[in-house]
Amino acid sequence: MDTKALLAKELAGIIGMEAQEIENMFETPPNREMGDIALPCFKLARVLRKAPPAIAAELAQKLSLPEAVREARAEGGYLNFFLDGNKRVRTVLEAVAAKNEAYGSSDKGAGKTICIDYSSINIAKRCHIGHLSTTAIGNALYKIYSFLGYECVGINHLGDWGTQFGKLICAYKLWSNRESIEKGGIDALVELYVRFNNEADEEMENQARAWFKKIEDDDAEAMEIFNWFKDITLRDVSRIYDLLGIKFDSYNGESFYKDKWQSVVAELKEKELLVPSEGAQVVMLEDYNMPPCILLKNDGASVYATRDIAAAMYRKKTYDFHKCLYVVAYQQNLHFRQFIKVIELMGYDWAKDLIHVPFGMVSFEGQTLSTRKGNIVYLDELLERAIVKAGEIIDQKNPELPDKETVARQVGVGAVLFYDLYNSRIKDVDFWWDRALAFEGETGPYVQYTHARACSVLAKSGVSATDALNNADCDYSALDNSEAQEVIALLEGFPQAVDAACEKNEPCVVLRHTVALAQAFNRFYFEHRIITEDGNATNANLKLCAAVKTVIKTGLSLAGIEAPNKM
RNA sequence: GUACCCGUAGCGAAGCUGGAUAUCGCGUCAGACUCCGACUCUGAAGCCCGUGGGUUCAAAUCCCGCCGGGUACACCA
Repeated sequence: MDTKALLAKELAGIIGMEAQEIENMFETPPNREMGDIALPCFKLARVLRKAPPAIAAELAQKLSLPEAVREARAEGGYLNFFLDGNKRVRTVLEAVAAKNEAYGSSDKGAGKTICIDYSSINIAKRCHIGHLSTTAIGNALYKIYSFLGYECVGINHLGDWGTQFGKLICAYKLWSNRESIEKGGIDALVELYVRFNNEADEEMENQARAWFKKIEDDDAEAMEIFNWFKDITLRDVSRIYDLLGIKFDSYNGESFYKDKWQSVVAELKEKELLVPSEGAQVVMLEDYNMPPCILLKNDGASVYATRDIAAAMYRKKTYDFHKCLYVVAYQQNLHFRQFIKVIELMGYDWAKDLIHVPFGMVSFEGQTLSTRKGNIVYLDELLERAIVKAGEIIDQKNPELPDKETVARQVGVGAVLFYDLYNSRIKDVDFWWDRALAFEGETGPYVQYTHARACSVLAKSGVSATDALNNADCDYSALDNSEAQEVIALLEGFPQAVDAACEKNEPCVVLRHTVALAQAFNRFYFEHRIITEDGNATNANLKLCAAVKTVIKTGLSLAGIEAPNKM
C-alpha cells in the first residue's frame, strides 16, 4: 500500500468515511513549502458540521502518521502532509531502478487491442505540414498504448479511391510514359493531375470516368497502373516515415473496401435504416441533431462514410479491438459523429469504442495552406531543414562529435516532432519556421541536451546508468534539498502522466511532464555538485542522475523522439 | 441560420472531472562559465484568465447570454 492509501485509511477511520473517497480528495499543494500532499477539508464541513480550519486542526492532532509521513500541518481549511524526504527518495529511486527503461509502463492493457488510424496519406500527393499532426500524434499514441501493455495496430488508411485516379491514368496515357514517371516520381504524378484539371475537355472526362470504372472492375491494366502509382507514393513517403522511425501494420486504405461496403448497404436496408432522399440513399439522423448521413450517391456509388463503416466493421472482425482511434483533423467532426451513430443504430454496441481523436488546423505564417499560392511547406523539406540546422550547430559547438549525421537527424527530427506534440491537440497551429526550428527553451533539443548532459556526468563518474541505479551504497541525505526533492516528485509522478496521456489521448501530457523533469534536473545540476569527495553521497546523486536520464529517455521515446547520449 | 471548437502577460502555451499567492517558454531588462557539457542556470518587470450574469463556502475551471476567431452542415475525402 502506498503512502496516500495508508493516509487515507487512517483518516477514514477517524472521519468515518470510505478510504477510497478520502484518497480521491487528496491534492498536491501549489508549492513545496506547503507540503507534499494536501487534504482540503471544505467538503468534510458538511458531514462533520464544523468549520474547515477546525476540522483540519483536529485531524492533525488525532492522526497517527504512517512511517513515510513526517508531519501533518493544518493551514486554513487544508490539512497538509510533509513526507519523509529520505524514505520518499529511496522508494522512488528504487522503483525506477526496478523497472529501468520500463518505468512508467504497466500491463493495464494486457490482452486488449487498439487500432490506430493515422497518417492516412493520399496517393499521388506530397505530404506537407498539414499531415504532420496526424502522423506524430498517431505514432505517439501507438507508443503510449504499447507501453501500457496494449496490442496496437497502426493503420495507414490510404486515400486511394475516387475519380481522380481515373483522371490520373487518363492523363498518364495521354501525356506521359513509364520512364518519365519512374524518374519524376510523385512530382510527376502531381503535375499530371494538375495538367488534367487545367486542360481536360468533355472527351477526356469521359475517358477518366471509364478508367475509374476499370479500377472498380479490377481490370488488369488499370490495376497495374493504379498499384504502380501507389508504390511510387509509398516509396516517396517512406523516406519521411524512415526519418521519423514509423512503421505501419496495415496499409489497407479506401480501395481495400471496394468490395466490402456492399454488404454494409445490404444490412442497412435490411434493418430499414437506409431511406431514399433527393436521389441518394441516406440514414436520417435528425433525432440526434445531425444532418442525414449519405451512404449512396444518386448513381449508386459509395461515399467515404460507406467505406468508413465497412472499414470499422472489418477492423472489429479482424482485430476485435478494445478501441479504434481515428487521428483525424477536427474538420471531420461531423462525419465521425454521423457514421459512428449509424453503426450504433445498426445495433453494434462497440460503436462506443470508435473514438475520433481530433486535432487543430495548420496554417502557414498566418495564411491558409495553399499549393497554388505557395503557402505550403512539404514535410520532407521541413525535416531536411531541421536536420541541416542541427548539423550546423553541432559543427559549431561540438565538431569532434562522433557520428554527427545520426545525431543531427535525431535532434532535427526531435525538434519537429516536439513542436507538433507539445501543445494540446485541439489547438490550431500557425506554422512559423523559426518556431518549428527553435532549439532553446521548451523544445525537443533542450530535453535531449539535458539527457546528454546526464549521460556525460555518468560517463565522467565511470559508472553506467544501470549500475548507478542499482548501487546500494547511497547516502540519501545528500538529496535532502529542495532541488533534488523537486526532481524526485516529478520522477514519482511520471507513471501517472503516462496514464493520463493514454486516458485523454493527449501525448502532450507526457511530453510536458518530461520537460518539467528536465527543468528540475537542470536546476539541481546547477545548485549541487553531483560528483563529490563523499562516495556514498556521490552514489545517491548519481542514482538520481541515472533515474532522470532513464525517465527522460522514456518520455521522449513515447513521443517518438530519440535521445542521443552525446550531442 | 444550426451545431461544434478556440479566446489565459507583447508573443506561444499549460492549468479546464471547481480549491490555497494562476504556471512555463520566447522576447525585454539585470546577473552567473579557472568548477560534472552555457543548446544551461538565477533574478526582475509583465495576466481584473474575451465579456456580463448565475451556481457554490470556493470559479480560469461548471451553467446561461453576449462579443471576437475558427470549422462543419447532401451526393469530394
